[in-house]
Amino acid sequence: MVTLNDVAKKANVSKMTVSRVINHPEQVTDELKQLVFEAMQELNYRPNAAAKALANKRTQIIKLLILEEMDTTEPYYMFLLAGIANELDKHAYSLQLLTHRNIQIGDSDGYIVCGMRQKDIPLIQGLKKPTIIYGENETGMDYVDSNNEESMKKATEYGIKMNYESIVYIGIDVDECFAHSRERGYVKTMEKYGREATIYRLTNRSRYSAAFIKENWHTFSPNTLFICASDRLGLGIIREIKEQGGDIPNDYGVIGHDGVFLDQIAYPHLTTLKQATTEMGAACARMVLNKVKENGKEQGNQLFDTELKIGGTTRNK
Amino acid sequence: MVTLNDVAKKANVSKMTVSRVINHPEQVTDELKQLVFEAMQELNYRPNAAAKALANKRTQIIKLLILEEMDTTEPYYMFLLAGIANELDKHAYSLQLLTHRNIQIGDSDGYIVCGMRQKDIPLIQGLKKPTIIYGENETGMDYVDSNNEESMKKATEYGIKMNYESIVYIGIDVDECFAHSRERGYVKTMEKYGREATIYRLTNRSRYSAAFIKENWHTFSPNTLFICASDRLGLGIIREIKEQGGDIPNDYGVIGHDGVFLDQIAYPHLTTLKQATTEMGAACARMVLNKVKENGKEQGNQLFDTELKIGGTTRNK
DNA sequence: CAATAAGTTGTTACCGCTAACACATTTTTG
DNA sequence: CAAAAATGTGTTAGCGGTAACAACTTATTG
Repeated sequence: MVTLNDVAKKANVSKMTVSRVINHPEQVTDELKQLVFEAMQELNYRPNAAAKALANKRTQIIKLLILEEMDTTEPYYMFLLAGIANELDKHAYSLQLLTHRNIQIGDSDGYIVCGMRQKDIPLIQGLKKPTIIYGENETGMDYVDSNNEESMKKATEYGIKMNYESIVYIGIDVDECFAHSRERGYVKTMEKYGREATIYRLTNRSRYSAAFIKENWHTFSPNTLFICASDRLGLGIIREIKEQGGDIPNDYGVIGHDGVFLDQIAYPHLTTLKQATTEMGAACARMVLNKVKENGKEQGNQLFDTELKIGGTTRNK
Repeated sequence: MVTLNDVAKKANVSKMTVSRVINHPEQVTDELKQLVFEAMQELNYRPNAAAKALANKRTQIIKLLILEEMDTTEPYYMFLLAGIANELDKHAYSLQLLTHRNIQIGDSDGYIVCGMRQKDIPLIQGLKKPTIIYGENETGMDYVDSNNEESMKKATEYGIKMNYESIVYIGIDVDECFAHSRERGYVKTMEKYGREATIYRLTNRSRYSAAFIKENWHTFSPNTLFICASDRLGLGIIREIKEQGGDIPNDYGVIGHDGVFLDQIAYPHLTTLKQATTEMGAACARMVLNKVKENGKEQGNQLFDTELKIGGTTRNK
C-alpha cells in the first residue's frame, strides 16, 4: 500500500506538504504541487480513509435513514441509493443504511433522511450531525426534491394542449408538502387556462384508485384525462378503465408521476413524470458532504425538474 | 467520545486488557472480563471503527457489486440491501455500492456480488478480497440463494394438489443456474407424479409473456396452471388471460416467483414463491465478514427456502 | 523441588494521516 | 533599511486502536 510517506520521499518533500497538496493546495507553491502530483500519479497513491477519519475525528460515514415501510414503497429508493452511494464513493465516504426498524443512531458524519412524515420531525430535528432531507418540507431543514408543482403544471398543460375536455386530478390523501405542491401545480394551471379543477384524494394504492373508478365510472365521460399524483394510482386507474371497457388512450388518458419501474410494468406503458432520482441522490450526498465540510452551515434547497415521458396512456394528437 | 482508555481507567486495567475483552475474550480471566464489561456498559463505550480499521490494516468496508442494469431489475435489491446493511452495521462495517457503470474496485475488505452472469465471472474471479455471490453458480465461489429447485417443487405440488389438469412452466430464457434449478424443480416433480412436463422459455418481461399467451391462447384449455419463473412473467400472463376473457382463478391459475412488490401490484394479487430476501442479504453479509475473519477460507453455500404465498390467482380448493 | 511450560497482564511501538506549532525565508512597512 | 508581517515548509504529537513482546505469576513435570 502506498502511503503519504512514500509520496513524500519520491517528491523530496515532507509528509505534511503532501497532505497539504491534498487538503489545502492554496498553501503550497505551484512548483512543489507539481512535483507532488507527479509522485502521486506515478505511485498511484490512494489515501487511506481510515487514517484520515481517525486524524480528523470523522467517521467517513453517512447514514441514510429510510423511515417509510419498504414493503409498500416504490422501488425508486434503489435509484436514490445508487446516486447517493456513487457520490459518496467519490469522496471516500461510505454508507450505512438504517430502516425504521433499525434506527441505531450510531456514529456518522451526517445523515440523509427519506420518507420523513410529520410524526418523524422531532426525531430528525434531534439529530446532532448535518442532515439533508430527501423530500420537500416546511421545517426549514435543507432538502432535495423534484419540482413537484412545476411537474404537475407540465402534465396539466400537456392535457390542455391535447384537448382533453375534462382533466381530473387524483391526489394522494396525505398531509405532506409534496402532495400539496403537486396539487397546487394542477390547480394553478387549470386556473390559468380558465378551466375548472376537479380533485379527488385517495390512499396511494392501485386497488383504491381502481375501486374509485369503478364506483364513479358514470361520472367520467369520454375525453377525460386523469392526472395522478403517483404511478401507483395511475396503474389502478388504467386497470379499471380497461375493465369498464373504456378506450385508452383515445377516450381516456392517464398520466402518472415518478417514472420508476411501475410505469413500465403498466400496459400500455404509463405516460408519467419521470423524476431524476439518481441525480437527486447524488445531490443529497453532495449537499450533506458539503454541510459536513462547512460545519453544518445551511445549504438551502435544491429542486429537480421532472421529464414528461410519453407512454401509451395518452393520445399523441 | 468514550475511548478504550476511558474504559481501562474505570476498570483499573490497561487498554490492552479492554481490547482483549473485545477481541480475544478467552485470553482474559472472568473476573477482569466482568469488571471491563461493567465499565463499558456504564460509559456506553462504542469502538471507533476508523481506529480499529487503521490498526488492523482493514477498511471496515464491504463493497456490493450490482452487475445487472437496475432499470430493468426487480425491486428486491432494496430488501437485499437492507439485509446486508443492517448486518454490516452490527459489526461496525459499512457499505459501498457499485453499479456496473461505476466499478471502481477501490479498497475494501470484501465483496458481495449480485446479478452475476456468465460473462462477469472472470472479473469476479479476479477480485483479490473475500467474495460472496448472491445467486447460485457453478464457479465454486461461495454463494447464497433461494432454494430454487425446492421452490418450484413446492409450486408444482401445490398445482397437483389443487387438481389442475394441465400444469405449464414458463421459464426465463437465460443460461443461468437459477433458471435451470427452477426448471428442474418443476420437471422432477412432474415426473414424480407421472405428469408430462410442458416448458416454454421467454425473456423476462411481462410484455413477452402476455404476447405469448395471446399467440397460443387456443393451446390452453381451462383448468390450466401457469407456473412462472418470475412474478414479472406472471404479471404478463394474468394480463393477457384477462384480455382473452379467461377466468382467473377458476379456469386458469398463475403462480409467480420472487414475492417482492410485483406480486402485490398484480390484480388480483399474484400467488407467488416469496423469497427471504432480507434474510439472504444478512446471510451474505455474515458470510463475507466471516470469510474476512478467516482470511478468505471457503464458506460453502447457503440456500433459503421460499414461502408459497397464496394470492388471488390460484383457486383454494 | 528446581526447571520448564503455560497462563495472564502490562508496555511499547506503530497503523496513515493531520492540526498546531516552530522555523526559515521573503515581503511589506514606516 | 531594521523591524514586523506574511509566506512556505518541516517537525512533533496524537487521533483510538492492536500485534508483538516483555514481565510476572501459577501450574506441570521428571
